[in-house]
Amino acid sequence: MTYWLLKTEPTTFSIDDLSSAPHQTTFWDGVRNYQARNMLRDAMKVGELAFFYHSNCKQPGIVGIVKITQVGQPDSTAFDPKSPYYDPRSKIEHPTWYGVSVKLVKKFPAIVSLDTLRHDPKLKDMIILRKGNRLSITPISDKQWQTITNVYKFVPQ
DNA sequence: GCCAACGTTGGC
DNA sequence: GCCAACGTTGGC
Repeated sequence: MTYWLLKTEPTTFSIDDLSSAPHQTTFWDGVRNYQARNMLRDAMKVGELAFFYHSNCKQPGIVGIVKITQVGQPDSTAFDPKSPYYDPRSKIEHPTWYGVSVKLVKKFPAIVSLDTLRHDPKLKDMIILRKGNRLSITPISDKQWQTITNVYKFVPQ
């Protein structure tokens, strides 16, 4: 059982977008990085939990928790010439890009800001805090998960 | 296989 | 808007 962190730009897809989506579920598409693809395709398991992180915005940070509900799905936006994520090298018979479905578990009452994450010594090894890091999918350790969920006393059932 | 050039990411 | 850091591309 691994925990994860999923980055998204809220202008593209925010936690409120997820909250108002049908079944509060969405397909996590558009990832076009091989390291992240490998985690989406090979490592994520149904039932695992992930932090939902807003990046490249006024207030970057963790805004909630989602659950992985479906894995092993090719990212069909790669096949769509009209999609901004179109990649002609990805073939239906041999998809290059994959995604997972996620369902909203909890929107935090307030953001756990990047600044807060940076100032907690227990979180110093978080991948997204490393200088220059750009990975949009990263694993989170048990200790990091406990530390962050404790901010709002979140206990998954 | 090397590596310079380029486009993108993302905090500030 | 700036720019450092990074991943990818493509010529050689």
